[in-house]
Amino acid sequence: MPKFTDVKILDYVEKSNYRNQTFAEWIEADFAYQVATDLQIQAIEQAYYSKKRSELPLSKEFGSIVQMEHDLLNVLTDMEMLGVYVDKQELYELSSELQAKSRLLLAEMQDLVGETFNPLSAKQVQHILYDRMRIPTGKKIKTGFSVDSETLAEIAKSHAIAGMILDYRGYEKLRSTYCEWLIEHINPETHRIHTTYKQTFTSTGRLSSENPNLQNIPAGDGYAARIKSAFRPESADMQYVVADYSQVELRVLAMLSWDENLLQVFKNGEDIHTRTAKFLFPTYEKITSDQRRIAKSVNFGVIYGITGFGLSKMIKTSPKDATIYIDTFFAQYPKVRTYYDDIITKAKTTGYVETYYGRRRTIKGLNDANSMMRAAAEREAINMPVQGTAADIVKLAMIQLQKEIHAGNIPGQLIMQVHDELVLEVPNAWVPEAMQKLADVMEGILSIGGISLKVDVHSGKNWTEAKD
DNA sequence: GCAGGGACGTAC
DNA sequence: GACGTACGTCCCTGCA
Repeated sequence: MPKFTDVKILDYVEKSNYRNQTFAEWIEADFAYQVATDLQIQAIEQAYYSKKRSELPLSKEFGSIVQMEHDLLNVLTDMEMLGVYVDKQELYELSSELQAKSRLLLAEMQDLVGETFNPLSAKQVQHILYDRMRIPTGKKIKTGFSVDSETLAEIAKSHAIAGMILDYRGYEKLRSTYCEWLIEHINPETHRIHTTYKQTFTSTGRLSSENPNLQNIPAGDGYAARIKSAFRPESADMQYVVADYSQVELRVLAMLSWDENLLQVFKNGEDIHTRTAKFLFPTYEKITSDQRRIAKSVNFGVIYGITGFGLSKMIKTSPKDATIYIDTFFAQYPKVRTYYDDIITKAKTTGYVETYYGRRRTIKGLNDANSMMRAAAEREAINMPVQGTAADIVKLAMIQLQKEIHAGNIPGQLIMQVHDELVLEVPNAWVPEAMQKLADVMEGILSIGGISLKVDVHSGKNWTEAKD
Protein backbone atom coordinates (compact mmCIF):
# COMPACT_ATOMS: atom_id res chain seq x y z
CA MET A 1 0.00 0.00 0.00
CA PRO A 2 1.15 3.50 -0.69
CA LYS A 3 2.20 5.44 2.35
CA PHE A 4 0.11 8.39 1.26
CA THR A 5 -3.19 8.33 -0.52
CA ASP A 6 -4.21 10.75 -3.19
CA VAL A 7 -7.74 11.46 -2.08
CA LYS A 8 -9.01 12.29 -5.51
CA ILE A 9 -8.00 8.85 -6.72
CA LEU A 10 -9.51 7.27 -3.66
CA ASP A 11 -12.71 9.15 -4.20
CA TYR A 12 -12.81 8.06 -7.84
CA VAL A 13 -12.22 4.44 -7.01
CA GLU A 14 -14.84 4.41 -4.29
CA LYS A 15 -17.47 6.37 -6.19
CA SER A 16 -17.33 5.46 -9.81
CA ASN A 17 -20.14 7.77 -10.76
CA TYR A 18 -18.10 10.71 -9.61
CA ARG A 19 -17.61 13.19 -12.41
CA ASN A 20 -15.22 16.07 -12.69
CA GLN A 21 -16.47 18.24 -9.91
CA THR A 22 -14.50 21.26 -8.92
CA PHE A 23 -12.77 20.92 -5.62
CA ALA A 24 -15.31 23.27 -4.08
CA GLU A 25 -18.26 21.22 -5.34
CA TRP A 26 -16.64 18.09 -4.10
CA ILE A 27 -16.08 19.44 -0.60
CA GLU A 28 -19.61 20.74 -0.56
CA ALA A 29 -21.13 17.47 -1.65
CA ASP A 30 -19.11 15.30 0.70
CA PHE A 31 -19.03 17.53 3.71
CA ALA A 32 -21.90 19.94 3.20
CA TYR A 33 -19.38 22.72 3.45
CA GLN A 34 -20.09 25.94 1.62
CA VAL A 35 -16.93 27.26 0.03
CA ALA A 36 -16.86 30.96 -0.67
CA THR A 37 -13.62 32.23 -2.13
CA ASP A 38 -10.74 30.90 -4.18
CA LEU A 39 -8.41 31.55 -1.31
CA GLN A 40 -10.58 29.51 1.00
CA ILE A 41 -10.68 26.71 -1.49
CA GLN A 42 -6.92 26.70 -1.71
CA ALA A 43 -6.54 26.67 2.02
CA ILE A 44 -9.02 23.87 2.46
CA GLU A 45 -7.48 21.93 -0.38
CA GLN A 46 -4.07 22.08 1.25
CA ALA A 47 -5.34 21.21 4.69
CA TYR A 48 -7.62 18.49 3.46
CA TYR A 49 -5.04 16.80 1.32
CA SER A 50 -2.30 16.81 3.90
CA LYS A 51 -4.57 15.57 6.66
CA LYS A 52 -6.41 12.98 4.66
CA ARG A 53 -3.33 11.62 3.03
CA SER A 54 -1.83 10.42 6.25
CA GLU A 55 -4.99 9.44 8.06
CA LEU A 56 -7.19 7.81 5.51
CA PRO A 57 -7.67 4.13 6.15
CA LEU A 58 -7.68 2.28 2.87
CA SER A 59 -10.51 -0.13 2.48
CA LYS A 60 -9.07 -3.48 1.58
CA GLU A 61 -11.54 -4.21 -1.16
CA PHE A 62 -10.23 -1.33 -3.24
CA GLY A 63 -6.63 -1.92 -2.36
CA SER A 64 -5.50 -3.34 -5.65
CA ILE A 65 -7.22 -0.64 -7.67
CA VAL A 66 -5.95 2.17 -5.46
CA GLN A 67 -2.45 0.76 -5.77
CA MET A 68 -2.89 0.52 -9.53
CA GLU A 69 -3.98 4.13 -9.83
CA HIS A 70 -1.17 5.38 -7.65
CA ASP A 71 1.41 3.57 -9.72
CA LEU A 72 -0.25 4.74 -12.90
CA LEU A 73 -0.18 8.35 -11.74
CA ASN A 74 3.58 8.40 -12.16
CA VAL A 75 3.40 6.80 -15.58
CA LEU A 76 0.88 9.38 -16.76
CA THR A 77 3.00 12.19 -15.37
CA ASP A 78 5.98 10.96 -17.36
CA MET A 79 3.93 10.66 -20.53
CA GLU A 80 2.36 14.08 -20.22
CA MET A 81 5.66 15.77 -19.41
CA LEU A 82 7.52 14.11 -22.25
CA GLY A 83 4.73 14.82 -24.73
CA VAL A 84 4.46 13.80 -28.35
CA TYR A 85 6.28 15.40 -31.24
CA VAL A 86 4.24 16.36 -34.29
CA ASP A 87 5.42 17.72 -37.62
CA LYS A 88 3.99 21.23 -37.44
CA GLN A 89 4.87 22.08 -41.03
CA GLU A 90 3.02 19.03 -42.27
CA LEU A 91 -0.07 19.96 -40.27
CA TYR A 92 0.04 23.51 -41.63
CA GLU A 93 0.19 22.23 -45.18
CA LEU A 94 -2.62 19.79 -44.59
CA SER A 95 -4.71 22.52 -43.06
CA SER A 96 -4.36 24.82 -46.06
CA GLU A 97 -4.99 21.99 -48.44
CA LEU A 98 -8.20 21.11 -46.62
CA GLN A 99 -9.25 24.72 -46.49
CA ALA A 100 -8.74 25.06 -50.25
CA LYS A 101 -10.86 21.97 -50.78
CA SER A 102 -13.70 23.31 -48.65
CA ARG A 103 -13.66 26.72 -50.28
CA LEU A 104 -13.88 25.26 -53.74
CA LEU A 105 -16.64 22.90 -52.70
CA LEU A 106 -18.61 25.66 -51.02
CA ALA A 107 -18.55 27.78 -54.16
CA GLU A 108 -19.72 24.82 -56.24
CA MET A 109 -22.54 24.03 -53.84
CA GLN A 110 -23.81 27.57 -53.70
CA ASP A 111 -23.70 27.69 -57.48
CA LEU A 112 -25.70 24.52 -57.63
CA VAL A 113 -28.49 25.65 -55.31
CA GLY A 114 -28.35 29.33 -56.27
CA GLU A 115 -28.16 30.43 -52.67
CA THR A 116 -25.47 31.06 -50.08
CA PHE A 117 -25.63 28.81 -47.10
CA ASN A 118 -23.46 27.28 -44.41
CA PRO A 119 -23.13 23.49 -44.79
CA LEU A 120 -22.12 23.27 -41.13
CA SER A 121 -25.46 24.64 -40.02
CA ALA A 122 -28.00 21.88 -39.62
CA LYS A 123 -30.76 24.43 -39.77
CA GLN A 124 -29.60 25.87 -43.09
CA VAL A 125 -28.97 22.46 -44.60
CA GLN A 126 -32.50 21.44 -43.64
CA HIS A 127 -33.79 24.54 -45.38
CA ILE A 128 -31.85 23.82 -48.58
CA LEU A 129 -32.72 20.13 -48.80
CA TYR A 130 -36.24 19.93 -47.46
CA ASP A 131 -37.74 23.38 -48.15
CA ARG A 132 -36.03 24.47 -51.34
CA MET A 133 -35.23 21.17 -53.03
CA ARG A 134 -38.27 19.33 -51.69
CA ILE A 135 -36.30 16.20 -50.96
CA PRO A 136 -38.42 13.78 -48.91
CA THR A 137 -37.60 14.02 -45.23
CA GLY A 138 -36.45 11.15 -43.09
CA LYS A 139 -35.52 10.84 -39.45
CA LYS A 140 -36.93 13.44 -37.08
CA ILE A 141 -34.90 15.12 -34.37
CA LYS A 142 -35.86 17.69 -31.73
CA THR A 143 -35.01 20.63 -33.93
CA GLY A 144 -36.55 19.38 -37.18
CA PHE A 145 -35.31 16.78 -39.62
CA SER A 146 -31.94 15.10 -39.34
CA VAL A 147 -29.11 15.91 -41.72
CA ASP A 148 -26.59 13.51 -40.24
CA SER A 149 -24.20 11.51 -42.39
CA GLU A 150 -26.46 8.48 -42.56
CA THR A 151 -29.33 10.56 -43.89
CA LEU A 152 -27.16 12.54 -46.28
CA ALA A 153 -25.52 9.41 -47.66
CA GLU A 154 -28.95 8.13 -48.56
CA ILE A 155 -29.98 11.40 -50.21
CA ALA A 156 -26.64 11.52 -52.04
CA LYS A 157 -27.73 8.60 -54.21
CA SER A 158 -30.17 10.89 -55.99
CA HIS A 159 -28.90 14.40 -55.20
CA ALA A 160 -25.24 15.32 -55.62
CA ILE A 161 -25.57 18.21 -53.18
CA ALA A 162 -25.87 15.85 -50.22
CA GLY A 163 -22.59 14.17 -51.06
CA MET A 164 -20.93 17.55 -51.39
CA ILE A 165 -22.20 18.64 -47.98
CA LEU A 166 -20.80 15.44 -46.51
CA ASP A 167 -17.42 16.05 -48.13
CA TYR A 168 -17.39 19.63 -46.95
CA ARG A 169 -18.12 18.59 -43.39
CA GLY A 170 -15.41 15.97 -43.58
CA TYR A 171 -12.77 18.43 -44.74
CA GLU A 172 -13.75 20.99 -42.12
CA LYS A 173 -13.77 18.38 -39.40
CA LEU A 174 -10.23 17.35 -40.20
CA ARG A 175 -9.05 20.91 -40.58
CA SER A 176 -10.53 22.39 -37.42
CA THR A 177 -10.68 19.51 -34.95
CA TYR A 178 -7.40 17.93 -35.89
CA CYS A 179 -4.99 20.17 -37.83
CA GLU A 180 -5.81 23.47 -36.12
CA TRP A 181 -6.47 22.14 -32.64
CA LEU A 182 -3.28 20.08 -32.65
CA ILE A 183 -1.17 22.98 -33.93
CA GLU A 184 -2.60 25.16 -31.16
CA HIS A 185 -1.35 22.71 -28.57
CA ILE A 186 2.23 22.42 -29.72
CA ASN A 187 4.30 23.72 -26.84
CA PRO A 188 6.65 26.43 -28.15
CA GLU A 189 9.47 25.27 -25.93
CA THR A 190 9.33 21.52 -26.31
CA HIS A 191 7.79 21.55 -29.81
CA ARG A 192 5.66 18.71 -28.55
CA ILE A 193 2.03 18.18 -27.63
CA HIS A 194 1.37 17.59 -23.96
CA THR A 195 -2.12 16.17 -23.57
CA THR A 196 -3.84 15.78 -20.22
CA TYR A 197 -4.97 12.29 -19.32
CA LYS A 198 -7.92 12.44 -16.97
CA GLN A 199 -7.42 9.65 -14.47
CA THR A 200 -10.53 10.12 -12.36
CA PHE A 201 -13.31 10.67 -14.81
CA THR A 202 -14.80 7.78 -16.77
CA SER A 203 -17.33 5.43 -15.28
CA THR A 204 -15.58 2.30 -16.54
CA GLY A 205 -12.00 2.98 -15.51
CA ARG A 206 -10.73 4.07 -18.87
CA LEU A 207 -8.58 7.14 -19.17
CA SER A 208 -9.68 10.08 -21.22
CA SER A 209 -7.48 12.60 -22.99
CA GLU A 210 -8.06 16.30 -23.53
CA ASN A 211 -6.41 19.48 -24.75
CA PRO A 212 -5.91 17.93 -27.15
CA ASN A 213 -7.62 14.57 -27.23
CA LEU A 214 -5.04 12.15 -28.60
CA GLN A 215 -7.42 9.23 -28.28
CA ASN A 216 -9.63 10.10 -31.22
CA ILE A 217 -7.12 10.91 -33.94
CA PRO A 218 -8.73 9.61 -37.15
CA ALA A 219 -7.72 6.23 -38.47
CA GLY A 220 -8.01 5.41 -42.11
CA ASP A 221 -6.74 6.35 -45.53
CA GLY A 222 -6.30 9.64 -47.26
CA TYR A 223 -6.21 12.76 -45.14
CA ALA A 224 -6.71 10.82 -41.92
CA ALA A 225 -3.56 8.84 -42.59
CA ARG A 226 -1.69 12.05 -43.35
CA ILE A 227 -2.71 13.55 -40.02
CA LYS A 228 -1.59 10.45 -38.22
CA SER A 229 1.73 10.41 -40.05
CA ALA A 230 2.45 13.91 -38.70
CA PHE A 231 2.93 12.12 -35.37
CA ARG A 232 6.53 10.93 -35.46
CA PRO A 233 9.74 11.08 -33.48
CA GLU A 234 11.49 14.42 -33.88
CA SER A 235 14.77 12.71 -34.66
CA ALA A 236 15.42 10.28 -37.50
CA ASP A 237 17.36 8.22 -34.97
CA MET A 238 14.10 7.10 -33.41
CA GLN A 239 11.03 5.19 -34.50
CA TYR A 240 7.57 4.52 -33.20
CA VAL A 241 6.77 1.13 -31.79
CA VAL A 242 3.02 0.61 -31.53
CA ALA A 243 1.42 -2.28 -29.70
CA ASP A 244 -2.28 -2.94 -29.50
CA TYR A 245 -4.21 -5.66 -27.78
CA SER A 246 -5.95 -7.85 -30.31
CA GLN A 247 -9.72 -8.15 -29.69
CA VAL A 248 -9.11 -7.41 -26.05
CA GLU A 249 -12.75 -6.91 -25.07
CA LEU A 250 -13.99 -10.11 -26.69
CA ARG A 251 -11.07 -11.96 -25.16
CA VAL A 252 -11.94 -10.51 -21.77
CA LEU A 253 -15.56 -11.50 -22.32
CA ALA A 254 -14.39 -15.07 -22.94
CA MET A 255 -12.30 -14.99 -19.77
CA LEU A 256 -15.02 -13.53 -17.56
CA SER A 257 -17.89 -15.61 -18.90
CA TRP A 258 -15.93 -18.85 -19.21
CA ASP A 259 -17.92 -19.63 -22.37
CA GLU A 260 -16.36 -22.77 -23.82
CA ASN A 261 -16.95 -21.84 -27.45
CA LEU A 262 -15.62 -18.34 -27.08
CA LEU A 263 -12.56 -19.58 -25.22
CA GLN A 264 -12.03 -22.23 -27.87
CA VAL A 265 -12.03 -19.67 -30.67
CA PHE A 266 -9.13 -17.87 -29.05
CA LYS A 267 -7.36 -21.09 -28.10
CA ASN A 268 -7.47 -22.09 -31.75
CA GLY A 269 -6.20 -18.72 -32.80
CA GLU A 270 -9.22 -18.36 -35.06
CA ASP A 271 -10.50 -15.08 -36.43
CA ILE A 272 -13.36 -14.31 -34.02
CA HIS A 273 -15.49 -12.46 -36.54
CA THR A 274 -15.23 -15.22 -39.14
CA ARG A 275 -15.98 -17.79 -36.46
CA THR A 276 -19.13 -15.97 -35.39
CA ALA A 277 -20.07 -15.59 -39.07
CA LYS A 278 -19.89 -19.37 -39.43
CA PHE A 279 -22.32 -19.69 -36.54
CA LEU A 280 -24.65 -17.09 -38.04
CA PHE A 281 -24.52 -18.50 -41.57
CA PRO A 282 -23.97 -22.24 -41.06
CA THR A 283 -25.29 -23.31 -44.44
CA TYR A 284 -22.67 -21.36 -46.34
CA GLU A 285 -19.52 -23.06 -47.53
CA LYS A 286 -17.41 -19.93 -47.49
CA ILE A 287 -17.95 -16.80 -45.45
CA THR A 288 -18.24 -13.66 -47.55
CA SER A 289 -16.80 -10.32 -46.51
CA ASP A 290 -20.34 -9.08 -46.01
CA GLN A 291 -21.17 -11.94 -43.67
CA ARG A 292 -18.00 -11.31 -41.72
CA ARG A 293 -18.93 -7.63 -41.45
CA ILE A 294 -22.31 -8.55 -39.99
CA ALA A 295 -20.70 -10.94 -37.53
CA LYS A 296 -18.24 -8.25 -36.49
CA SER A 297 -21.11 -5.90 -35.70
CA VAL A 298 -22.82 -8.65 -33.71
CA ASN A 299 -19.63 -9.39 -31.76
CA PHE A 300 -19.13 -5.75 -30.87
CA GLY A 301 -22.81 -5.22 -30.26
CA VAL A 302 -22.88 -7.95 -27.66
CA ILE A 303 -20.27 -6.10 -25.63
CA TYR A 304 -22.40 -2.95 -25.75
CA GLY A 305 -25.60 -4.73 -24.76
CA ILE A 306 -27.05 -4.66 -28.21
CA THR A 307 -30.72 -4.55 -29.17
CA GLY A 308 -32.16 -5.89 -32.37
CA PHE A 309 -33.11 -2.37 -33.32
CA GLY A 310 -29.64 -0.99 -32.73
CA LEU A 311 -27.98 -3.77 -34.68
CA SER A 312 -30.42 -3.40 -37.56
CA LYS A 313 -29.38 0.25 -37.97
CA MET A 314 -25.78 -0.79 -37.91
CA ILE A 315 -25.94 -3.48 -40.53
CA LYS A 316 -28.91 -2.08 -42.47
CA THR A 317 -31.30 -4.96 -42.11
CA SER A 318 -34.67 -5.48 -40.49
CA PRO A 319 -34.88 -5.50 -36.69
CA LYS A 320 -36.38 -8.96 -37.04
CA ASP A 321 -33.33 -10.39 -38.82
CA ALA A 322 -31.00 -8.51 -36.49
CA THR A 323 -32.72 -10.09 -33.51
CA ILE A 324 -32.22 -13.52 -35.04
CA TYR A 325 -28.49 -12.83 -35.35
CA ILE A 326 -28.29 -11.81 -31.71
CA ASP A 327 -30.25 -14.84 -30.56
CA THR A 328 -27.99 -17.05 -32.65
CA PHE A 329 -24.93 -15.50 -31.04
CA PHE A 330 -26.20 -16.27 -27.57
CA ALA A 331 -27.22 -19.76 -28.61
CA GLN A 332 -23.69 -20.44 -29.81
CA TYR A 333 -21.96 -18.75 -26.89
CA PRO A 334 -24.47 -19.69 -24.16
CA LYS A 335 -22.36 -18.81 -21.13
CA VAL A 336 -22.23 -15.22 -22.25
CA ARG A 337 -25.94 -14.98 -21.66
CA THR A 338 -25.79 -16.53 -18.20
CA TYR A 339 -22.80 -14.34 -17.38
CA TYR A 340 -24.81 -11.25 -18.28
CA ASP A 341 -27.78 -12.49 -16.28
CA ASP A 342 -25.54 -13.01 -13.27
CA ILE A 343 -24.11 -9.52 -13.56
CA ILE A 344 -27.53 -7.92 -13.61
CA THR A 345 -28.78 -10.05 -10.73
CA LYS A 346 -25.74 -9.11 -8.70
CA ALA A 347 -26.06 -5.46 -9.63
CA LYS A 348 -29.66 -5.47 -8.43
CA THR A 349 -28.58 -6.98 -5.12
CA THR A 350 -25.42 -5.03 -4.40
CA GLY A 351 -26.00 -1.88 -6.43
CA TYR A 352 -22.73 -2.20 -8.30
CA VAL A 353 -20.82 -4.16 -10.92
CA GLU A 354 -17.08 -4.72 -10.97
CA THR A 355 -14.09 -5.64 -13.09
CA TYR A 356 -11.91 -8.70 -12.66
CA TYR A 357 -9.56 -6.59 -10.55
CA GLY A 358 -12.33 -5.19 -8.35
CA ARG A 359 -12.92 -1.77 -9.85
CA ARG A 360 -16.54 -0.88 -9.22
CA ARG A 361 -19.26 1.12 -10.86
CA THR A 362 -22.52 1.76 -9.09
CA ILE A 363 -25.50 1.17 -11.32
CA LYS A 364 -28.69 3.13 -10.89
CA GLY A 365 -31.95 2.57 -12.70
CA LEU A 366 -32.17 -1.22 -12.82
CA ASN A 367 -35.55 -1.02 -11.14
CA ASP A 368 -36.73 2.16 -12.80
CA ALA A 369 -40.41 2.37 -13.66
CA ASN A 370 -39.44 3.28 -17.20
CA SER A 371 -38.41 0.25 -19.24
CA MET A 372 -36.08 2.32 -21.42
CA MET A 373 -34.25 3.48 -18.34
CA ARG A 374 -34.02 -0.09 -17.08
CA ALA A 375 -32.65 -1.32 -20.39
CA ALA A 376 -30.08 1.48 -20.45
CA ALA A 377 -28.98 0.60 -16.91
CA GLU A 378 -28.63 -3.04 -17.90
CA ARG A 379 -26.42 -2.12 -20.84
CA GLU A 380 -24.19 -0.03 -18.60
CA ALA A 381 -24.03 -2.94 -16.16
CA ILE A 382 -22.97 -5.55 -18.68
CA ASN A 383 -20.53 -3.30 -20.54
CA MET A 384 -18.55 -1.99 -17.58
CA PRO A 385 -16.89 -5.21 -16.38
CA VAL A 386 -15.64 -5.94 -19.88
CA GLN A 387 -14.56 -2.45 -20.88
CA GLY A 388 -13.27 -1.84 -17.36
CA THR A 389 -11.25 -5.04 -17.14
CA ALA A 390 -9.67 -4.20 -20.49
CA ALA A 391 -8.85 -0.75 -19.11
CA ASP A 392 -7.32 -2.30 -15.98
CA ILE A 393 -5.21 -4.62 -18.10
CA VAL A 394 -3.77 -1.76 -20.13
CA LYS A 395 -3.07 0.22 -16.97
CA LEU A 396 -1.23 -2.73 -15.44
CA ALA A 397 0.76 -3.14 -18.63
CA MET A 398 1.72 0.53 -18.59
CA ILE A 399 2.92 0.27 -15.00
CA GLN A 400 4.92 -2.85 -15.73
CA LEU A 401 6.39 -1.32 -18.87
CA GLN A 402 7.47 1.81 -17.10
CA LYS A 403 9.23 -0.32 -14.50
CA GLU A 404 11.08 -2.19 -17.23
CA ILE A 405 11.94 1.05 -18.98
CA HIS A 406 13.30 2.59 -15.79
CA ALA A 407 15.27 -0.56 -15.05
CA GLY A 408 16.88 -0.24 -18.46
CA ASN A 409 15.32 -3.42 -19.74
CA ILE A 410 13.28 -1.77 -22.45
CA PRO A 411 14.98 0.91 -24.49
CA GLY A 412 12.45 3.62 -25.22
CA GLN A 413 9.79 5.91 -23.84
CA LEU A 414 6.06 5.46 -23.46
CA ILE A 415 4.40 8.43 -25.12
CA MET A 416 0.71 7.62 -25.73
CA GLN A 417 -2.16 5.40 -24.62
CA VAL A 418 -5.23 4.95 -26.80
CA HIS A 419 -7.32 2.51 -24.74
CA ASP A 420 -5.98 -0.75 -26.16
CA GLU A 421 -2.90 0.68 -27.82
CA LEU A 422 0.45 1.89 -26.49
CA VAL A 423 2.89 4.00 -28.48
CA LEU A 424 6.61 4.19 -27.70
CA GLU A 425 9.52 6.12 -29.11
CA VAL A 426 12.49 3.83 -29.50
CA PRO A 427 16.03 4.34 -30.85
CA ASN A 428 16.34 2.66 -34.25
CA ALA A 429 18.89 0.09 -33.15
CA TRP A 430 16.66 -1.18 -30.37
CA VAL A 431 13.39 -1.46 -32.23
CA PRO A 432 13.29 -5.26 -32.62
CA GLU A 433 14.16 -5.79 -28.98
CA ALA A 434 11.60 -3.25 -27.80
CA MET A 435 8.91 -4.86 -29.91
CA GLN A 436 9.58 -8.25 -28.40
CA LYS A 437 9.66 -7.06 -24.81
CA LEU A 438 6.61 -4.89 -25.26
CA ALA A 439 4.58 -7.83 -26.51
CA ASP A 440 5.87 -10.05 -23.72
CA VAL A 441 4.92 -7.63 -20.98
CA MET A 442 1.50 -6.83 -22.39
CA GLU A 443 0.56 -10.42 -23.14
CA GLY A 444 1.71 -11.54 -19.73
CA ILE A 445 -0.73 -9.43 -17.76
CA LEU A 446 -3.59 -11.93 -17.56
CA SER A 447 -4.42 -15.49 -18.48
CA ILE A 448 -7.73 -17.20 -17.71
CA GLY A 449 -9.48 -20.31 -18.96
CA GLY A 450 -6.49 -21.44 -20.96
CA ILE A 451 -6.18 -18.31 -23.04
CA SER A 452 -3.95 -15.31 -22.68
CA LEU A 453 -3.90 -11.86 -24.20
CA LYS A 454 -2.64 -11.27 -27.71
CA VAL A 455 -0.76 -8.21 -28.85
CA ASP A 456 0.06 -6.94 -32.35
CA VAL A 457 3.24 -4.90 -32.52
CA HIS A 458 4.46 -2.76 -35.37
CA SER A 459 7.17 -0.21 -35.93
CA GLY A 460 7.66 2.66 -38.32
CA LYS A 461 8.88 6.17 -38.88
CA ASN A 462 5.50 7.61 -37.93
CA TRP A 463 2.15 6.62 -36.42
CA THR A 464 0.65 5.64 -39.77
CA GLU A 465 3.58 3.43 -40.73
CA ALA A 466 3.62 1.78 -37.35
CA LYS A 467 0.03 0.65 -37.59
CA ASP A 468 0.63 -2.23 -40.01
C1' DG B 1 -21.48 39.43 -25.82
C1' DC B 2 -21.54 34.97 -23.71
C1' DA B 3 -22.92 30.44 -21.67
C1' DG B 4 -24.93 26.24 -22.55
C1' DG B 5 -27.42 22.82 -25.16
C1' DG B 6 -27.99 20.23 -29.37
C1' DA B 7 -26.25 18.01 -33.43
C1' DC B 8 -22.66 16.05 -35.37
C1' DG B 9 -18.38 13.26 -36.02
C1' DT B 10 -13.98 11.23 -34.48
C1' DA B 11 -11.76 7.28 -31.57
C1' DC B 12 -11.75 2.52 -29.04
C1' DG C 1 -37.99 3.05 -29.08
C1' DA C 2 -30.77 5.04 -29.63
C1' DC C 3 -26.01 -0.73 -28.78
C1' DG C 4 -20.94 0.96 -24.36
C1' DT C 5 -17.05 4.87 -23.22
C1' DA C 6 -15.04 9.39 -24.29
C1' DC C 7 -13.73 14.92 -26.53
C1' DG C 8 -14.14 18.92 -29.76
C1' DT C 9 -16.45 21.89 -33.14
C1' DC C 10 -19.97 24.42 -34.72
C1' DC C 11 -24.42 26.62 -34.67
C1' DC C 12 -28.06 28.62 -32.38
C1' DT C 13 -30.87 30.02 -28.63
C1' DG C 14 -31.69 32.32 -24.42
C1' DC C 15 -30.15 35.59 -21.43
C1' DA C 16 -27.93 39.70 -19.77
